[in-house]
Amino acid sequence: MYYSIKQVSEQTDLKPHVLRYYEKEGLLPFVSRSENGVRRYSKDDLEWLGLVCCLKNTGMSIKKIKDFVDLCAQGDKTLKQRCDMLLEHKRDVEEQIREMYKHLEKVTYKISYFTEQYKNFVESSETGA
Amino acid sequence: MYYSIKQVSEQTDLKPHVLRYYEKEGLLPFVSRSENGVRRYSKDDLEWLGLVCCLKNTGMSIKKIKDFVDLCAQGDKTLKQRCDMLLEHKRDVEEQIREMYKHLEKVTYKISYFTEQYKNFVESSETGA
DNA sequence: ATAAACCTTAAAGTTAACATTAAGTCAAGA
DNA sequence: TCTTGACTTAATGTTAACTTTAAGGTTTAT
Repeated sequence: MYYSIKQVSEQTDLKPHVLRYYEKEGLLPFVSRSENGVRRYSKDDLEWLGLVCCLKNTGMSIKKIKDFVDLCAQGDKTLKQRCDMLLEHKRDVEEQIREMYKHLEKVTYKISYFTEQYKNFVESSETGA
Repeated sequence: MYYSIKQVSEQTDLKPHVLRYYEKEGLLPFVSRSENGVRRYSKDDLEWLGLVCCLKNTGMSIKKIKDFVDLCAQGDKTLKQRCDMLLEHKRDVEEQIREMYKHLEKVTYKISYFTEQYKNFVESSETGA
């Protein structure tokens, strides 16, 4: 069973031209075509696309995803390298989350500061009125 | 006491040309100049820059930060609006973090999958040798 | 006093990740 | 049959957030 580019588009929230773009950039090297040159996506292609999206959603660049894909194409001898790459990426993401929390604290602090100011403003306009 | 653009650059990890860029985009409307037109940053300017960086670090766009700055320039009557804006931004950031966690889980899952594959590969090359 | 190190503006260049447009092929329904 | 809609490629456009370059003025150390 195959899926058209439109069907895949609907399942993944990636528009057709984005799917073509990813393919052109080497992120989806195995998508087959009908006799008329129309793309048809297999279950395996969707699985693969899932991995690509997973990496992209966590902020990996397209270039780096391409590097990963190229490693896959080289077969089992790159399995360790791929594991290492994913583990490093995971550490990156965890670090991103920690940074986010740190920055979020500052936002929270700023909010309390502005809220205080607003409270004073409302009070003063009440007594002034 | 004033700081030169270089000094501010060193304190904030923003390069001089970025500080000029931010000013040009309206993010730093109050920086004064010496008689020769050289920028000099006051404590207040640094405080202000701190807020700008805080918003930028949590992913607010320069355009949106500019909107916030413009509200500030309109005085106390926009205080509530500014509080609301920051609160909404905070919710955005929290949502970002939640999404990150969700995506991180998938990465973790993929890692276990690849690690398993690698384990099998090592085993099979051991028995094969 | 002259060279190095700083500052200024304006304008053009860069990068990633798409998005849009143009020009065309192909299949299904009224 | 004809038109509508989905597909194709290739090329060009867009956006954000810088980054670099060019061309020049000023300050400071030797």
